[in-house]
Amino acid sequence: MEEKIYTCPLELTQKILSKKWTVIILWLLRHGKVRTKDFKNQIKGSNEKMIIEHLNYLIEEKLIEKREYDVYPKKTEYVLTEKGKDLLPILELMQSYGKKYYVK
Amino acid sequence: MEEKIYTCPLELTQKILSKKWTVIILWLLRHGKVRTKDFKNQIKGSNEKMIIEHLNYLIEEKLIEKREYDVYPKKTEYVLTEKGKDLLPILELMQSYGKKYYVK
DNA sequence: CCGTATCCTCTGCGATACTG
DNA sequence: CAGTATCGCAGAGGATACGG
Repeated sequence: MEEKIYTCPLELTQKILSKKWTVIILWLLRHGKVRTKDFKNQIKGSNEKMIIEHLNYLIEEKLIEKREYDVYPKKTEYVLTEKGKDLLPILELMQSYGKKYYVK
Repeated sequence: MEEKIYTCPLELTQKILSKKWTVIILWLLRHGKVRTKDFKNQIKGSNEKMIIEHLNYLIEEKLIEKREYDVYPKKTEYVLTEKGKDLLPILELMQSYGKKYYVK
């Protein structure tokens, strides 16, 4: 709908990474599927609403996919798509950088 | 001052990249010093205030440094610090990713 | 267990105008 | 040319409560 002027492709990747909880969600998914409650337990300082909101955003962007199982209680899992997996090398560098400069 | 709970070092790097114009500013600095007006000319969709604001933020975070020359008209240049240069590999991957998925 | 609906706060962003 | 000062707004982020 709305056309954005951008200087270079960098900005498009930046937009994904700019949302506060997307990075950590993708990171937790690097080894395979994760359940909703596990995100809740493992992500400090967030809350359920924010996590679900970001999960939906990531689905829209086709970075992750949802798997629902019709059991009781309800069970839902998320996995990375190829597009999502392609982000992992970036996240790994971000992790190293964070360790290098911000962890004593 | 304010202690933040975080899940992993990733989040600290994420915080830098989350600001809208930092990434493109650092990117323009990858080949050496850049003058204020050149940022203005080369960054589409932004404005002077935002750029200066982000430049100051990057100085606080010690990712760039300022060089002022006392001439008329005034001349100012910015350069990457080591900490800033260490971010370049990440930006390169972000650039490739952006090209791969968002440029036809 | 999973997700939605409100409501409210705060700040990032942008436009504009002005100073050295 | 470089930088500051105002003002305003939209939307991200967060707390809480409810529904399937």
